[in-house]
Amino acid sequence: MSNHEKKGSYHYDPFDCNPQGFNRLGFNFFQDNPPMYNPPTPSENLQAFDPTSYMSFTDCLHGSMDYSSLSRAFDMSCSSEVITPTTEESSKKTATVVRESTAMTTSENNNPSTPNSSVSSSSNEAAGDEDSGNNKKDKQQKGQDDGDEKSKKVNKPKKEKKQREPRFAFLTKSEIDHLEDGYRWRKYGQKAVKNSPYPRSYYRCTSQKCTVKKRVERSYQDPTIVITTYEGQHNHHCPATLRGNAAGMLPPSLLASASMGSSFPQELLSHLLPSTNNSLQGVPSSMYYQNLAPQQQLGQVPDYGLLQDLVPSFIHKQQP
DNA sequence: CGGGTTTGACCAGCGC
DNA sequence: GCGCTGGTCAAACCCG
Repeated sequence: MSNHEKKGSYHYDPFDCNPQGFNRLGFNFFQDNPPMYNPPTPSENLQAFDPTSYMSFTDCLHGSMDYSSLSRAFDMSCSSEVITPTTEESSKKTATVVRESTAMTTSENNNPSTPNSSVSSSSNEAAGDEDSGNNKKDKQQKGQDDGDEKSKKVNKPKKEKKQREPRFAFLTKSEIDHLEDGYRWRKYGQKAVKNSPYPRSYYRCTSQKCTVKKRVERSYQDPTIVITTYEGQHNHHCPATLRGNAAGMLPPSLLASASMGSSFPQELLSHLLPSTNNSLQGVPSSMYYQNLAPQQQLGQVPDYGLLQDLVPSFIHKQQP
C-alpha cells in the first residue's frame, strides 16, 4: 500500500508551480555535454528553459567541492537552505535564510574550501541536531515522566532557531525511488507531499554519529524523475568502498574521493560528471541516463543505480 | 534476533 | 489563535 493511494489526488508540481521560476531554480546540467539520452516529453519543458539563466553544472564543480564553494558557485549566501527542490518551499523558507545564514557564513569564512571545514561546521550542526533530537526525546520522556500519557505542552526554555545543514537537491531519472549511492540509509519517515500524489521519504545515514539525511520524492510532473535532497555531510567512509560491490566499477580516484566522505556528494559528482571527462571514459554514456528496471538496480547491477544517483540531471538552486 | 520499514501521532514553524 | 504543512518519533511489523 502506498501513501499516494490512500491520500487524495494532489496537484503538486515542483516545476510548474513557477515555470518561469524554474529557469532561475535550476541550471542546465547538460549544457556542456548534450545528453545521449533525450528525456521524454515531460522533460521537454526543461529543455525549453532559457539557457542563459542556467549555470553550468561543471562550472559549479570546478575547484574545491565543499558546500561552501558550491554555495558560492550558486551565488548565494551560505545559508542552510541554499537549495530546495520546490519553489513553494523556497519561497516559504527564504525568510528563514536570513536568520540562519549567520552561523553558516562564519564557518564558511573561516574555512573556505577545506573538507574539514565542512565537517567541522557539519559536526557542530550535527551536535545541534542531536541536541535538538535529544531535547525532543527528553521532552517526550519528560512528558511521560511528568505523567499523564502525553503532555501536549512542555515548558521548555526558548532555544535559538535550529540550524539546518545545507541541502542539495538532485534530480535523477530513475524508476526506483531510493537510489544506491554507496551509503547505507535507514528510512525513518514518509509523508504525503502537498499537491503531489507521490510521498516523500526520509532517510538517515545508518552510520553512528553521522547525521546526514536525505529526502527522496518523485516529481509530480515527471514521475520518472526522482528528487533526492541531501542534508549534511558524511563524517565517515563510504561503506561501498569497503564492501566493494556498488563501487566496484568506479575508478580508484573516485573511490578515494568517495572514501573521504567529507565532501560527498560534491566531490563524487566532480569526478563523475561527463563534462569532466575523466572518470567515466570507459563507461557507456547511455548509462548516465538509462532507465533501468528496478530489479537491475536492486539486484545484479547495483552499480547502475549508484551511477544514476551520482550523476544527477539537475541541481536545483534556490531563488534568493 | 537484529536491522530495516511502515505508519500513525506528535511537534514546530509559518501564514492567515 | 488557529490551521496547515513539513519533519520526526517510535511502536508495530517485516524480513533475512
